[in-house]
Amino acid sequence: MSQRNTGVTPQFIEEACPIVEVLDHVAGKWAIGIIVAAARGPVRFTELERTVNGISRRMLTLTLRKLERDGLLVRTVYPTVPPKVEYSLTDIARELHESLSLLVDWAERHRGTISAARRSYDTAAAS
Amino acid sequence: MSQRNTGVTPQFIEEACPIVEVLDHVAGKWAIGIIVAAARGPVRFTELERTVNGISRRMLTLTLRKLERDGLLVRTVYPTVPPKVEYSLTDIARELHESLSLLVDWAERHRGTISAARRSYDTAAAS
DNA sequence: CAGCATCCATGGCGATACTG
DNA sequence: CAGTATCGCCATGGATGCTG
Repeated sequence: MSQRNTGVTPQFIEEACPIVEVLDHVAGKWAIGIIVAAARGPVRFTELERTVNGISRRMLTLTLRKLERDGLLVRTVYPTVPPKVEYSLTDIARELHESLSLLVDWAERHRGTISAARRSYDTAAAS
Repeated sequence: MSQRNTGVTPQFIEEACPIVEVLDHVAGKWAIGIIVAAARGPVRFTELERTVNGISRRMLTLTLRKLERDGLLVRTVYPTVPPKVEYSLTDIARELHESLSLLVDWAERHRGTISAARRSYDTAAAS
């Protein structure tokens, strides 16, 4: 992401390559999990913490903010005691979710094949 | 990826969450670029180096190896001088490419909306 | 409950020089 | 041409303790 010593700025790359740009926002390892989790309705913070496997509180917060900033998530605060916050997908995020579902389907379909390929690659390398 | 101090091993998370598993392999910032580039036919190393915007030689090599290991890419070496190596997609990678195309389409469609959302979020924060 | 602040380890990744 | 080897920075992300 940082090209300090070249003339190529990160900005230039982002402009030039929408693919990279999107993926840097969506593919942050946790983002998809959150989007999928929020897809079937508003979700609360703690709910996400339990649902998204292995995420830390810090990363959950950071990722939520990023997604909110990108206009993929709406954050609704209920001024109750104790506080209650709900996150829900925006329209464009719901659209994104459909594409992601295909990806997830693909993953599940080929999971076996992939790990088999990996095993065979590794044993071949151990020649 | 490392949960050293908890009882939760990386293995467990990978088992439990195919989504994360796939994305860790596919969403490595460069993988998609490479897959898209290789989608219309066999590509050579240097060709990829030029095509995939901003990638370093090191990361290109590493990502290619990873994709080959996962059975998404086939590496063909022509024993000529100078050497010639071609990378082409496997069937499951071609399938993946279709899903990725949808993602890329989505990205291009909403690029403007997203950066607008980001700007508005940032100005609101500068209150 | 929801989240921010701080500290700290790891490794992702770029730059670069060398090789068959 | 198509890599491999080495070095070093800094971003990612976990752990943890504090707050409205």
